[in-house]
Amino acid sequence: MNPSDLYARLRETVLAALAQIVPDLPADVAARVEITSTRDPAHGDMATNAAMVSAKAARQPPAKIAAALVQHLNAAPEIASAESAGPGFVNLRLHSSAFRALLPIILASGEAYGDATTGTGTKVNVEYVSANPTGPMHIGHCRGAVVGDALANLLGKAGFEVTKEYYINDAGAQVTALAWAAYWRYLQAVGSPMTEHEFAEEVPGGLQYRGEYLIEVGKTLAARFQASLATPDLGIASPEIWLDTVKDLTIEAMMTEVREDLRLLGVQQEIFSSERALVASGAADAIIEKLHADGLIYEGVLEPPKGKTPEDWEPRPQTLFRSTDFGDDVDRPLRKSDGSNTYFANDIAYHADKVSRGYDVLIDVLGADHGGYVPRMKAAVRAISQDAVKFEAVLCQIVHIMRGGQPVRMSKRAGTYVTLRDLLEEVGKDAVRFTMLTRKADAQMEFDLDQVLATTRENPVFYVQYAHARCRSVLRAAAEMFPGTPIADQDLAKTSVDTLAGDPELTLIRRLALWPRTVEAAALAREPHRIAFFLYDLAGDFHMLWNRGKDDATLRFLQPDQPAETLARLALVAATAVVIRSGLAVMGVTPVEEMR
RNA sequence: GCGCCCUUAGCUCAGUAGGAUAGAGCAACAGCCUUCUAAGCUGUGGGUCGGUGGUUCGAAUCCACCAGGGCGCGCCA
Repeated sequence: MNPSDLYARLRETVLAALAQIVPDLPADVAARVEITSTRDPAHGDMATNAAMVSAKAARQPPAKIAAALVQHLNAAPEIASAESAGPGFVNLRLHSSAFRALLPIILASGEAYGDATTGTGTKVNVEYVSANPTGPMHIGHCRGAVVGDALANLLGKAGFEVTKEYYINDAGAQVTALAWAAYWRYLQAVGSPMTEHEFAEEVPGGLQYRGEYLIEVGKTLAARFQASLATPDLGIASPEIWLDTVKDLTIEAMMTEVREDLRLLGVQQEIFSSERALVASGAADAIIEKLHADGLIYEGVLEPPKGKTPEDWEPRPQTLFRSTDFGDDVDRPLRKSDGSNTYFANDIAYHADKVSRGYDVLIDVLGADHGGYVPRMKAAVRAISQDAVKFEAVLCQIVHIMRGGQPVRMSKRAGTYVTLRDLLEEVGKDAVRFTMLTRKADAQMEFDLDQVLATTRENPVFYVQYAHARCRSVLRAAAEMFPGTPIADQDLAKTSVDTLAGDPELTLIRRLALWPRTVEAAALAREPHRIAFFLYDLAGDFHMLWNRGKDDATLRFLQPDQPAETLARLALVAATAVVIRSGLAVMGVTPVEEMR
């Protein structure tokens, strides 16, 4: 139980009372007892379903249990009144002092307010981005990066021991194609007479990456190796001579770019794991060996997929993993026909590595197009960990960039696609991060460049930042109005807040009281977007309170001739700012001190 | 054909581990600036929660089926 969570405290009170009424209450029933905030103020501040959920186990009608609960709860110190209502709800009205008492707690805790113990003792690995190092990060990678980063922060706030990880997909055909593309830029740099068309004719699978971002890599290669990677007449040399060298350098150059993109986005992952290194270490073969020993591998022939059989389909014996034993639809191949490992085989080895590092939960943040991949990975993690480790996937749907109501077309081939760098330069890190979190991850989203920069309520980034800036502005003005009076958060934590009794004030405080359970619920649901919506609502409550000062000057926060009243109001303002900062920290957004 | 995700106000979306009369923003309409920043605030109208059944004291939420949209389905990663 989190002592700074008012709702959690009341739940304990209700459970204690319920235990007196129903002595042998089963634990699973007790677990279903909830305290919710009420939608209708006529129902009080909070309501509990305790009587309804325990009725069956207690063999008593809900109304009877509710009546008994009311008696017990009316004796609780924080509760002003309890009454039964509707089908068996018990509505609770708290003394407003119970809410006010949160302000000193918030101010003393600072941004740690809302920290939960839900995840204490659970080690979680969150893997995200994991883009192929084949070019600059684009908008498609960005959502996963932000969602993953915010989710990791959120889990950390909820008490989980979190590791942020990036899996570099630097093995396989894609990076070989990349190396060929970089080699082309190298040949250009050393003055090869070949045309792009002539070169492309010689590339197995064709020249796939034509973006200009490889020109620099080509120049670097030329500077370091002169013409030694080409034939004497500056044509294509045998791949044995150059492929590994070019691949190494190109991947390194791409990863440097990716890391810089991530840095600009405010993403800092602790671990970068390389697929190439994994393959080189023989880990994939080792894990296949182990699964074989466990009887989970066999040679078999898969049925062709129904409905859409590929042209060149032919039955072929393959090395298959019994993923169907662990809930997958079909068994999955681990080796290609040429004997090399599939991506899946390498990925099993990678996740086995994560399992061996002692995590209890592995979360992969993936693009929605990887949805079909999830069941087999889930199966694999169950198999290699003997069900001890849980694998979860958070799928991010596609993002459409909009400008002036029109979609911004992206063409990788033409090199006109929107890079993350472009986006960051145009709207800034904080707006990108916040906006990416204003939708559920698994819902498609439109990223409207005009709206993200708008300074209106329509733009949640602005609206929340504005609320924080207003809080800070009030505190700055207060420092001038009352020179010599200490008004740091720690000072305001000691001030009396008894005078805060108006409806808008209490509405705001109630919202602040919801922060801990918002964190907890969002973390358990793996939904960082809930933080953004909470902050938007909180900002709305604050702006409303602020505007009351327009109609009635006595309701303004700063009252020059009433220092005690002012200090109480400053405590509320400061606590609001604390919670906004606490939420923005989860989102990885920097709070602003003033709007300009 | 199969699997996963989605469908809530005219538009874009929330809906807190099944709770009471389903909420915001935009758009529409009506108000509020000698101010701690009006970059904002207040109010009004607008809904058979895709459809039909089921479970339950109680369903937008859970289950089944159906319709519509998206993604995926051996040697791509």
